[in-house]
Amino acid sequence: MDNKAKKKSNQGTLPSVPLTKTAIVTAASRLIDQGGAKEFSMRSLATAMGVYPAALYWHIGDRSQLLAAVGSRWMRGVVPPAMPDDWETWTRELSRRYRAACHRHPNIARLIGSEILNEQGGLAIAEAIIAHLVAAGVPESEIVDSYNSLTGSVVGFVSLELAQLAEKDNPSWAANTAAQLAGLDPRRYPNLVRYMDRLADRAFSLRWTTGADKPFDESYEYLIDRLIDSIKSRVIRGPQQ
Amino acid sequence: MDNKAKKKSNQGTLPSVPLTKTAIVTAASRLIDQGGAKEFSMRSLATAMGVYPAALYWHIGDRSQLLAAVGSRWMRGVVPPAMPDDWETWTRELSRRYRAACHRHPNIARLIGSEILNEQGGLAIAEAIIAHLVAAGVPESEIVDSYNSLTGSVVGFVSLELAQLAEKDNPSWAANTAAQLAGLDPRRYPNLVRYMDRLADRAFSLRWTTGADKPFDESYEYLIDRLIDSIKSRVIRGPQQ
DNA sequence: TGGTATTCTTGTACACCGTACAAGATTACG
DNA sequence: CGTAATCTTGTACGGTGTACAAGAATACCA
Repeated sequence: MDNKAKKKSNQGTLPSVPLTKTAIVTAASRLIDQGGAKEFSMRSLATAMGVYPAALYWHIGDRSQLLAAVGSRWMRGVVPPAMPDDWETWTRELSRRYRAACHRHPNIARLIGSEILNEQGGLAIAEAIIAHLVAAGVPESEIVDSYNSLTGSVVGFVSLELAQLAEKDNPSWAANTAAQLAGLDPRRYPNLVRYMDRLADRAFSLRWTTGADKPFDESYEYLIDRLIDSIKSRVIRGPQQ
Repeated sequence: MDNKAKKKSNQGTLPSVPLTKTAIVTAASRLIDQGGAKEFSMRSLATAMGVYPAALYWHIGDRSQLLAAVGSRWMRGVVPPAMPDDWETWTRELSRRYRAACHRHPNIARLIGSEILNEQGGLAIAEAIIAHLVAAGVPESEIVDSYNSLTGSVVGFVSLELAQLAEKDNPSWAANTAAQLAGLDPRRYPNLVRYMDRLADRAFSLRWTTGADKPFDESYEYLIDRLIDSIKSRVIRGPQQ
């Protein structure tokens, strides 16, 4: 009714945006970027593009297919390093690039691991990771496990880092959490109390800010270091059991 | 209308289930266990309990609070080992228990890291983890990073392992994915092709079955081993830079 | 014991959502 | 120029979360 007027004024002319599949994905990405995947809806996207919702369905199918397309486009932004470096620096660089892409678009990255997964671009990256593992000397029997460990912990860590904290909309929740952590009983939580200045809002389960606002840079580097360190030394020393 | 008859037959008697907060959480947990958090709705829960939806709101508040309560109850099922073992075996055992709890209720565990987080029970576990890290000799400056690395990669790995694959309802999707992986071009994906018998349906981005049905047992153990190995050797040798 | 206050439930309503579908408008093409 | 393919419009259906007034059941106190 109210927006029919706007539509009618466009009657006979091209829609405000040509409405191709890529245009829809672009608009959807921007909407998700701004408001998160929760606020995002087919209808809000349609009105944002000045179009009826059913028009979108003709181009991209249903909502899940649209989200898959958004995730796929985002995933293409993660390009594995091309330089023929050694395994260690290559892996480190890929991990950094993946996390950087996630932090560039946290609301889109949040879809990974929950709604979308297994995207097309994943194949090329998987090939590259395994190629480097093999080249590094990881034995055949450990390729699957080392690949899963690396990808699983890296992707999982970043997902968790960027996860939406409960009741983020409630502004008093942050203050309450902070106050609760500041007033912990030293009898029950001696170590938490002791290291609270280091831990508060800087550790999982002990924070009230999302990783998008307070990134876990050092912890991420530490994790990558540990994994690379252990896999490397295992290659040198051998499985030793 | 149709179910009003059922209600009216209960008129003057106690409702079929006493409808307390814990009863609601129990029923909700069972519903999510069976059908996943996506199918779950306030209304389906209400009809399952033979009650009007608004009755639930009076007891537990809105949907997100209910999910938080479900997650909180589930989290209480993760009990850290009480035995005074050394850091290594204690950490290994806690990791196993956490993952076992997730596999016991995959649909509930899927909420962790996305919707709910930061639950009450997390404090006691965090205290225990840090206590053991300190006791193991991890230097003060690395406590936060090692804690975040351990918890982040463990929780993240399991989340990813149990993540809902795209289009799980579409039965032909699994066959398509399998066929696509079986027919990869050896020029573009030499290593994937070479190790495909090990990788297919057993590695992230290369599978068509959820971890709930095909668990990543060995890879998880491998990941824990690598983290413990590297942190341990770092404690022994010192930070060495 | 009777009445008032609290506790809980009902019934209804609102605004939103995803999406199916027929009917039109527009465009491309022979 | 007319037919066919391409796209868009309207509209409708069933579902969702949740607010809210009205009512029923219960507890408690005179």
